Amino acid sequence: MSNATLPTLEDVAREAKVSTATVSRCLNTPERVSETTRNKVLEAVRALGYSPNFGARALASKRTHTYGAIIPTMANAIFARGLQAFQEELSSKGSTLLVASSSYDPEEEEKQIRNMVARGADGLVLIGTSRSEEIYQFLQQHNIPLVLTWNIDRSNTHNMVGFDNISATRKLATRAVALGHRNFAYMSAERQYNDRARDRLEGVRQGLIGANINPDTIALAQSPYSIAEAGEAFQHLMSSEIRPTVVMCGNDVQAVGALKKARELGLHVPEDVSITGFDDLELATVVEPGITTVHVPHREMGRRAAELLLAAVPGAKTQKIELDTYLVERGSLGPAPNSPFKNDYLLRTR
Amino acid sequence: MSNATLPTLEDVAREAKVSTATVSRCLNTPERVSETTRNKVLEAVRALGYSPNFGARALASKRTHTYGAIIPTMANAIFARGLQAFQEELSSKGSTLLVASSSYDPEEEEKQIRNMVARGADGLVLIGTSRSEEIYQFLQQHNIPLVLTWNIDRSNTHNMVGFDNISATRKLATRAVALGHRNFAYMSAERQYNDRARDRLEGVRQGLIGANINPDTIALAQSPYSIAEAGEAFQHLMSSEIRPTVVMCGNDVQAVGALKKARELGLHVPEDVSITGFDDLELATVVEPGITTVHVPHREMGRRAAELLLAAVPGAKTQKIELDTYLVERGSLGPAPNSPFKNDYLLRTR
DNA sequence: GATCAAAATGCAAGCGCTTACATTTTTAGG
DNA sequence: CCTAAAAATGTAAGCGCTTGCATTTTGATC
Repeated sequence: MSNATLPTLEDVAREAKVSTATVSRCLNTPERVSETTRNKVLEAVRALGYSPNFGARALASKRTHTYGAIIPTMANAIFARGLQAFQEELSSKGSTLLVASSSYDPEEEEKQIRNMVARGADGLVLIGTSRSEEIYQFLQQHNIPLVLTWNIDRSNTHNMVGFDNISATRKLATRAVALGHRNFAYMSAERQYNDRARDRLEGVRQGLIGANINPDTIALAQSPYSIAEAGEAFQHLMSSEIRPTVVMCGNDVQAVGALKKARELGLHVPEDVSITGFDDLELATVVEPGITTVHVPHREMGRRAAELLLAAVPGAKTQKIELDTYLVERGSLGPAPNSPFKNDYLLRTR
Repeated sequence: MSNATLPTLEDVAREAKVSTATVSRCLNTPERVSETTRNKVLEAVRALGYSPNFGARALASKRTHTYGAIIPTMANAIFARGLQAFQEELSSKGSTLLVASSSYDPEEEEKQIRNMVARGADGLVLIGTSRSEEIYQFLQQHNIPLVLTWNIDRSNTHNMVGFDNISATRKLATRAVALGHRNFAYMSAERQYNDRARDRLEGVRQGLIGANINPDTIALAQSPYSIAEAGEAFQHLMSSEIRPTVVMCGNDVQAVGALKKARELGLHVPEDVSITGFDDLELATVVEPGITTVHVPHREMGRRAAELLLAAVPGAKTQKIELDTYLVERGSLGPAPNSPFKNDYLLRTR
């Protein structure tokens, strides 16, 4: 087996009979090189199959044209669409994306952040806003542009492109109240380090408060974002002392898990119990009934995040871009059992 | 805004009053440094918040402890589970993962491969086996260990951990034949560059041949792996001259898309038409009826791929690990309409 | 204490690239 | 043609790290 090492800039320079500086310029600022030499060099590049060494390049130039995204999980599609859009936008500008996942663990996330920085990421996209002040300082000290996504928080000065999680679920809860629901349950991922899940709960509470319902009556559960585990959490909630008539989920994956479990328990949705989701994943559209949920502008969020990051000059003022969400009513949220709204509802929906 | 640059090895050396070589050894081969100096150095590392520069390290050592995975898409969960397992295995051995996606485009994949190599990946995991000989040579020339996954192909000498796609769908088709189906349709992603999709079709054909059915009667369609587009392909197939009684899909995502469209068209599954999938994603379990599919050992494949890669010494003999798949019967595959098997089937499944 | 191998440390040469600065070549005007 | 400015190219000094080799320190043995 040969031990060929990759051809270097120097090899190309020799082949093209120019200096390494010229080759470098050819690749980075082609307009500063005469056309004839440029052709010679590009020819040599092709002949040798040369491709620049990233490490060396980063070392010398302090730029990598690489951006990092650290997402809580790759295990389901929650972040996939936004990430895809983010990546597309980066590629179109000649930059590349590094992805890592933190498993919803703040310590792991911090490790990944440092790792990305050591790798020379020119900027970072993170999900949510709540993390240690220390890590924000670390990033700022090293002049790493940052964009936080999936939420909006005006109490600080970071770049942000997200939406108001609170008002989103407030609308949803208000709608549920209008349909006669009084006994609420809310389930989401662990909320301790997850500002989105926390805000969504807050939104539900506000919705109830607005209707003069005591928000402390909401039955609560936490479960990982998996269909099976969400099912168990649902079952647990349904055995609350006062059985909820609507189970609001922090995410469509959980909502689908709940729906599946409901079916297994012989409960009809929404006749016996309503279920709501969040995100508007494709997943929410394939189950029967479809999940009533909050539409999140995944792709726009990803795209705008990339724009912000690519335009970021260290030290410039930051931006907060708030995107809109809206309710998507499918079948999983219906009138509360035994509610006077029931007939009315059935009439209106067909 | 400060312009602090990251502390360097030299800073640490100065702080700890030792040479840079000692600091480096402290980090890489701690057992070759006396305990006292080691403590001094680690203290300095902590004090300065030092973390080594990846590029420089790679440049000097020619190793990055980084492995690349290039998957066709991140847009759905197909590869997520395997990737997760792959990543876990790598992390546990102190290595990290770089992910890129190719959008099922061979040229894009090739670009990503070269990119990973330039980034100094110590090894690569790729999906499927069919790509240009040129790129395989490139990888071999540069001594980049390689593991191919999701298929098995004994006609070459690459590392592989996958399964037999042909026999998997052959079983499935045979089962469908046993249920009385004679009019088959098969849909998958574009097959030109996708050996898995191609092999799965071949499996279906073999299944029919085994039952003396002309495989050329299979109605064919290609569509991206998205629910909406799969729905359209399904509709197209259902309007074939001879209407299929079973639509076999190259993937669960497509199967779910087909199922959804069937519902919209007022077709009952499996009474009016049967549908099968492939992969056994969670998605396949949440729809009604559940998708009858082929279980793929995602996690084991990811884990074994990592093992192979970590153990790979350039030039050593390669391995082919064949994993098993099995049928998972849910409700979407039933007896063919008007088939004498129908009652029998209903009895058996109660 | 002297001796010597083993252990610990330091020195310094790169790794492959970019880029300020110096030098050469080209171009345009007179 | 000559000249000066502009354009193109070359020279060489790093970027932050690892590592072979040289040197010093340690510690066991006599």
